[in-house]
Amino acid sequence: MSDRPVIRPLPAIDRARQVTDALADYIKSAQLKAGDRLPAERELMSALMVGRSTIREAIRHFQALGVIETRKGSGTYLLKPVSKATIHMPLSLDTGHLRDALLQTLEVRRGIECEACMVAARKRTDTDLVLIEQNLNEMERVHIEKGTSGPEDLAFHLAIYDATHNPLFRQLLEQMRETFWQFWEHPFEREDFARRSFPFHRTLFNAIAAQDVEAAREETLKILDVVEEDIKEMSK
Amino acid sequence: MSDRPVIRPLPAIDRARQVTDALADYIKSAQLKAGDRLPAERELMSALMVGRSTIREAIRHFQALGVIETRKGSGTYLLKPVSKATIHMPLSLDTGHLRDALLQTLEVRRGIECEACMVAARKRTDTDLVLIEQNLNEMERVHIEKGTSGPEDLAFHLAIYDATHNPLFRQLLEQMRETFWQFWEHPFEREDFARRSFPFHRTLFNAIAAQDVEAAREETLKILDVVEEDIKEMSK
DNA sequence: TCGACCAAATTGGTCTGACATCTTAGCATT
DNA sequence: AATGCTAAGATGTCAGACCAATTTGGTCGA
Repeated sequence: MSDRPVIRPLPAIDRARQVTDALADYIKSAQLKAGDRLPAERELMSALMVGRSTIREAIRHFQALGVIETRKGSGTYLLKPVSKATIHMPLSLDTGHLRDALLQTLEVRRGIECEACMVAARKRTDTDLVLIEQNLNEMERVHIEKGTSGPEDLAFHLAIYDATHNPLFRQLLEQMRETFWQFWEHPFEREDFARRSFPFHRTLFNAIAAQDVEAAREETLKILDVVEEDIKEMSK
Repeated sequence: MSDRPVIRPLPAIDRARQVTDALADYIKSAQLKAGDRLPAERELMSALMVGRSTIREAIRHFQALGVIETRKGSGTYLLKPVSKATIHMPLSLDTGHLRDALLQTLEVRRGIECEACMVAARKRTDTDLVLIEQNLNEMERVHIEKGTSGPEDLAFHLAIYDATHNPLFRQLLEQMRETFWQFWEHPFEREDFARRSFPFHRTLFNAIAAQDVEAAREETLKILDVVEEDIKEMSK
């Protein structure tokens, strides 16, 4: 009588995982690092005792997950280390306009980045603090020298995320950046943005150094407010 | 002189996208909704004028992204609507122990859920409020009746996320739940959890109703603290 | 008439083989 | 020594065949 049975008999996690798991095992057992080249498809074929099409589909799986990159005529390369214990969390954001997507993403970033800085302020070790300060100094140096400091700004923030000792923060924020860099030149590259957000980076560092959780949150919000201004101005 | 050129010649978004884009176009143009069945591989083959292996690899792509499900002998089915404008953001969390993964995920959820409730408190319309209250009443009713209220609790939170008018919040949190439900029975199902987190849901609703942003944040934190207790107790 | 059972058609899963296209490295020529 | 070319090797694609699971339709029997 039910025209669309919601309850599936749940074969659930099925055979498709077998080959991808086998490939993940192979990558793990071979101790492959990011940037390394995987064996050729015909080698994996005989190594895993399966046909080439099966190998290719497993490769496509990890390619869709952003773990692997294939270059025609050259080979397939590992972008991020992976093991069978890796948990994949694919997200799909369907939006008509890029401006909306950027603003929506920024709202989420407010939550994640503030929490990351708060956790970093709470959990940071002295070693973390040294790394963060090094990146901050380098960023300020390049900023005075060249006017912009895109890569150095990114490195500073990544150092903070690493201080949370929670890899998920870095994963999430790095992925959000990479995803949207395909469509939009990030304001970090612009001189105007660097100038306006400049002072807040030092105050953010001071808050993390003093382990002042609330201050870390407020300084992060100030930086993101500058980003929001840029998005609204740029895409109108 | 550089032994590992960081700068890639950037074929970047290459040919692999062509077929997947074509498949996304096909899905969009055919007005397929979630749950619908896609044409058979052999039909898509002739429809898109490509070989079957190419079709299969495109299907594997969307399958890895959690958009499509294939059932042997039956067909391939759409799980989530997709268009060419869909932006995919795959995440990989590599962790040795499930307990660590859950706690790390919880830290991120603190950031996202708090922000979602804050945004909801700010942006909610009266229509949103009615929907949230309906779900809250239903949840309390079932709780009194059965002792637990797993699905109703989820529906309540989803209604809040929808009140943000930002689909990314719901996407992110739904995906985090789905991902980890494969490995762990969520405490929402447990009577103990429902009892302890019970009062905070009503206060959270009141905060959103009053558009009190700070209160919404604090009540959300209280709920998540209960979750944290459960994770720490459950996995020791 | 209704239910159970069976067989054929349909569909995804896999393997094999072949060819095209691109990359890379080594060789030969200048 | 620098340059250009060729061949080997890699991925990308197509075609055809067969297997395994599901679905569907019809037949048979109670």
